[in-house]
Amino acid sequence: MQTQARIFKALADETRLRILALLLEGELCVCEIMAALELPQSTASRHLAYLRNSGWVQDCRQGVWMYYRLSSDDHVLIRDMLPLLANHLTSGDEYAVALAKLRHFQKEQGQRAC
Amino acid sequence: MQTQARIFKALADETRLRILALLLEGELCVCEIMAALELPQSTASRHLAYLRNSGWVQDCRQGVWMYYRLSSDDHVLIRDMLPLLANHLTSGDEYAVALAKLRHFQKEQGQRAC
DNA sequence: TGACAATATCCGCCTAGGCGGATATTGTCA
DNA sequence: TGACAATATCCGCCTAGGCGGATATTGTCA
Repeated sequence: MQTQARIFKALADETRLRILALLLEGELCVCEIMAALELPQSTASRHLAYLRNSGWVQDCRQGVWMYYRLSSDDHVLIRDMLPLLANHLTSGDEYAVALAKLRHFQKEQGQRAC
Repeated sequence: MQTQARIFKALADETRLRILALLLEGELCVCEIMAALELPQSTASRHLAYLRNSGWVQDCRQGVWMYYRLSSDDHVLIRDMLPLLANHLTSGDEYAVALAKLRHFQKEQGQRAC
């Protein structure tokens, strides 16, 4: 039961919900998340570490960039939750705005990587 | 998004998960929850209040007893989560033990109500 | 190797909310 | 109304974890 509480605890913070919503789009590096959600670097990094420790997310270093993606293999509970999160976190204006900022950042950075 | 965080926050505690698992069985009064989960009265009452405030649970006074039941009408997110909780919280030994204690308490109290 | 960029971690500060015993509230019944 | 039972709330205490600036780490490239 504790594992389950830990998994749900990761959802008990609005910033982490916003990060998870973005990651439903696919793999993202820390700087993309910072840009999309307008978070200070330490805040983004800290929440991503929390999500990793609770099993929601996997990281993958790519040179100097750290990419994070949803990890559906670790826990059945997480796998079952993902479609539900997709349903409930990706409607709403705030999500649309974040996604727009993400796309804008990606376009802007296109030529110099990250 | 805040409402959603509040709903998930309610799941970020093992005791509340155990209470919700029990309530999947149906309406229960505070003393039944105390007995099944071996909780001090103030702890049971406090967590039930938290669950009510976050929309998971409705109460219904019946004389001196307070009955609590899952409320699936308030939020779509909660309605969608309930089957998932049913899948994930009701396996495991701890749940079986709690359920046995609940039944035992109910049988014992049968003749004097509550 | 030295400079730099991306990220992680440290730090001090602060708040939400956990605990359970003590007390207040509320309803019932003689 | 007074006694009692069930529940809610108060209280002091304590911990997890939030924040974001400052610093450490790590990898790359000239």
